[in-house]
Amino acid sequence: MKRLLQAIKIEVNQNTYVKDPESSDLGKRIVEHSILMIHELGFDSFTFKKLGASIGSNESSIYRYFENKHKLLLYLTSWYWGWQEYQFVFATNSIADPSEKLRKAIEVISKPVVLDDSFAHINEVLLNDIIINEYSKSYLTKEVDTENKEGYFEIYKRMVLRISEMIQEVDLNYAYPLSLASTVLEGSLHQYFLTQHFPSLTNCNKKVTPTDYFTHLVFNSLNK
Amino acid sequence: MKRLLQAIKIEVNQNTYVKDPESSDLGKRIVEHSILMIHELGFDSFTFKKLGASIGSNESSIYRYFENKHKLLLYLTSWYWGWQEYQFVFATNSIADPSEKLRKAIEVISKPVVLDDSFAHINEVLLNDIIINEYSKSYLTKEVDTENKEGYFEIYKRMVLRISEMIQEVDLNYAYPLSLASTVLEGSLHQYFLTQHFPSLTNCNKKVTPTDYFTHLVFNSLNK
DNA sequence: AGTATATGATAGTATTACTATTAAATTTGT
DNA sequence: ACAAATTTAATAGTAATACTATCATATACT
Repeated sequence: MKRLLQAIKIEVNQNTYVKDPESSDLGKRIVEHSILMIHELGFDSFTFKKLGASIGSNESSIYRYFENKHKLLLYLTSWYWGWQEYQFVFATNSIADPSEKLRKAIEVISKPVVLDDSFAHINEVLLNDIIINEYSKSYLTKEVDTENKEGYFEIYKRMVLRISEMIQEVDLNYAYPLSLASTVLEGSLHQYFLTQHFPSLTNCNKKVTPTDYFTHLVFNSLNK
Repeated sequence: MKRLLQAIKIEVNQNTYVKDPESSDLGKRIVEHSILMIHELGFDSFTFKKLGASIGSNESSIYRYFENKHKLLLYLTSWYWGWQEYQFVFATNSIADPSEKLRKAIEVISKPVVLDDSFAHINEVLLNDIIINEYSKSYLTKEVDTENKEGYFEIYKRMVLRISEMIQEVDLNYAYPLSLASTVLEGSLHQYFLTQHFPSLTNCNKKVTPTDYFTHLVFNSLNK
């Protein structure tokens, strides 16, 4: 992916970190290697101790950036959705026709992720895989309501609202724009998960893409 | 809910347990109170030690029934889907018309759960809430492929296949019956989750049900 | 050169997720 | 009714996790 703008920073809720990891070299290495390690070990087996060892740094130094690994996950997922939102807005903004706009939106959401050179320390492909396999764990907790109030899911929610609005632009009488928008966003991750681990439960594969499926699903729900 | 048959046992993959909890009083109390406790504390904060304390039994005794809490979750979720499959088959079996059959299927899957007196030690309403909030954690693990091979997700997969087949009966030319079936089953849990914790991301509420939404979604995707 | 700040090293705590052993209670077979 | 088998309870112990606290050292800034 080509760099579109020189200096962009994805804005993440400041309460996800104690000290902004973008502000130092160590911080960036923490983020970079946490992505590699969570991808490799899975979030459950990932620990700050292991991360410290892998970057030749100390466990206690990592705690100076993130309170705990849950907050780190909130940081990574927020960053991901912020990055996605940027692509999303950039790709759809200039399209006038509501149907074409929505079609493009579904494509951007559901297509495979490619590397973005603009953020050298973040491997977006691996991060996307983490989102597919771990995102639910960031909100399937007893603290979800508190954390929601504290704004940790704002970007994701804004994405759903954006899609929902686009749906309404195509069909103002459609009764379930929010549910459909959340189904596309969540369902897209789920279809990728199924192709990886339960291929017998999906029609998506190398040839049939989630984009095909969701485009058909959405446009057949709407009166154009 | 009325008891339909005198003696039904939901068959769960035997590797989920060390000793069949249905075979003893202690076993049943373990299952009964694990549902209450997981519902109350969430799966992450739930431990065998706490469970032991709450049923006045010993931690080590619980380990004689379940290897660990992950296996217990696999047991509970398998039981739930087995129970759901039973309702599902019972409700749809006698319907001849493919569209009506599918309509009924979607209804059974997506409607709120009510208590079933047939299984005194299991609170299906709370268990359903556990499924909504914790089911993903049973498969979002690094061991998912091994455990899938070992058959821990068989009943769930069979459910998806059943729905997929019903979709095909209505429209043989529809290209994504498996994806649509998995979307309905997974998406239904997700819509309930959203109504609980992110009501701004769904149109489902007291008056508009997930059944309404998914019925519309499915039948607009198909050519009848 | 002196001071602030970031990082590293070490140690320590409470909890978790078990395993092992032994004792007590209960059930079962005759 | 009694012995044997099985189940459950009680206790102790281990390695790992998720931290917190303290102090030393390195670097950067004025």
